[in-house]
Amino acid sequence: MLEIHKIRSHPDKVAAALARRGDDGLALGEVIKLDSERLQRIHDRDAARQKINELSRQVRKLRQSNRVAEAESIQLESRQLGQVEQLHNHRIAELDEAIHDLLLHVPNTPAPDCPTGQTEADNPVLRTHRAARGGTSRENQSLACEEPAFREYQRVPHWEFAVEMGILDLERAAKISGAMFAMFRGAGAVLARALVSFGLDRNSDLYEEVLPPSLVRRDTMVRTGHLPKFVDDAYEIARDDLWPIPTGEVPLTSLCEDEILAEEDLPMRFMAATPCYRREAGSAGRDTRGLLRVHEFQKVEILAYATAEQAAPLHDELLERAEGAVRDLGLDYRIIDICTGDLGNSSARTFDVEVYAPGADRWLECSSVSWFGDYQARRANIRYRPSQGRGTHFVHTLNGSAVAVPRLWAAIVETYRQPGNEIAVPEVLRPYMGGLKVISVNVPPSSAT
RNA sequence: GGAGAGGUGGCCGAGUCCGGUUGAAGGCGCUCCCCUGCUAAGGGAGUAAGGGUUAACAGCUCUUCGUGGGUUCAAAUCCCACCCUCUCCGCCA
Repeated sequence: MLEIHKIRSHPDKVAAALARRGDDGLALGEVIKLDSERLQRIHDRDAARQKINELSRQVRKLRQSNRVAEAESIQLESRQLGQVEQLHNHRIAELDEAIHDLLLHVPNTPAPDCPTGQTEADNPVLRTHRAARGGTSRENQSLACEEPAFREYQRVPHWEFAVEMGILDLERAAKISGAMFAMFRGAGAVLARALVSFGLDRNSDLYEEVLPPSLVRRDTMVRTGHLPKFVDDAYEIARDDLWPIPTGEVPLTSLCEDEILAEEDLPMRFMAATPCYRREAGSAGRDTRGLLRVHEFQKVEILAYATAEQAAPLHDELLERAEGAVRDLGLDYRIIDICTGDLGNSSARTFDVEVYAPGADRWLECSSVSWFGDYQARRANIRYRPSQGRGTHFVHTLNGSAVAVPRLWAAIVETYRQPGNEIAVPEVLRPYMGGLKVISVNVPPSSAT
């Protein structure tokens, strides 16, 4: 949420920044209006309270010296002031709620260097990386999807051959849970697990591994900005008012909720492998084939709390972590600079990593590396005490996916497909798969005889 | 799920029965100063956050003792609801 002081003192600047992402500024105008009444009310309420406190002290003295009649007349006066205070308080509570509601829906201001644009189509491609396959790896070449960089046998979508091989079981997943759920089997399941371990181990040098709860309170979802605006995208366990997390970002961002950290401890880096649950309500019928879009998946999230000064280099670091994982897996990918119009609600700047799946012939978003400024920290109330000077500041938060299982899984099996329904295992994953070099047709282990 | 005990500042811990100079004793920690050959010890001062006003992190003022309501002239203290922690019982991977 945006800072009310900033809105108060520079309404035009804030409005201009929001306009870059296509925000109409109506909510902002309303906030400014309500805020000025709120300030006036607070002033009047405090004055009433001050008088009450004063009168109470008089009452005490009078009663101690047994001047009951005088005390009672002052009590009467104070009681009336109490009613005035009440009225102000009720109105202030209303205003607070209204302003809060509005602010929850006002998106973050984009970073100054975030490219201006309206839709996805306006996102500049920062760079494209093509993995070395028998040759040298190439950067920044125009990579048309139909360019014959891939063999014919790599041009088969995973939902065809992986299902045939028995390592991906979409039909039974649908039987159990419905459309857009996936089930991995045999070496396919091991590959999914290997990706998670690979993602964690790759970042364990700097990032503390966390295994958080994946059901959280409503309040936690609000504080990370996933509610109330995206209520339709979240699953809800109504009976207990618990919400399955759509991303590990939710528990990790709330990890230090309501805490005041020491500047010396920043930046703090965390990572977590969690299940992610998404209703994908707005996406019915889109990208529904195979693993392109599923309701539940595993993801390794990396996240950092930082000071404002540390945020920019950390953003680069997180991007390099996300990018490095895909590069190490030997996949083709590109980095997208998300323009103002396509930016997530809470984000000030986002880079997407998109991996190329040759069989599906699609670029698949596998990581969004975002810098949120103090927008999230303001909601979650995460501050730090500067080592010099008094007071506290809100931290900056940054996060991204280190490894998102299904889409990387899809890109891997398509990219590494060999003639004759076999899949080579990427070098970096072999240690996590018992040294397995090639995945063949899944033959379930028979019961021991 | 049942029964009970608790939640006070950076930490520990008084105060709660019997409401009022208690934003909160005392201690620890931390910061600064003094003293002291070094060390140890000692002496003094300071040490919450947020809101409003303001040029001001000067002053004034309001709020905050788990959270939210209520009673009262006045609430850490009385009443109600909720959250969390701990102990015992039950259940359970």
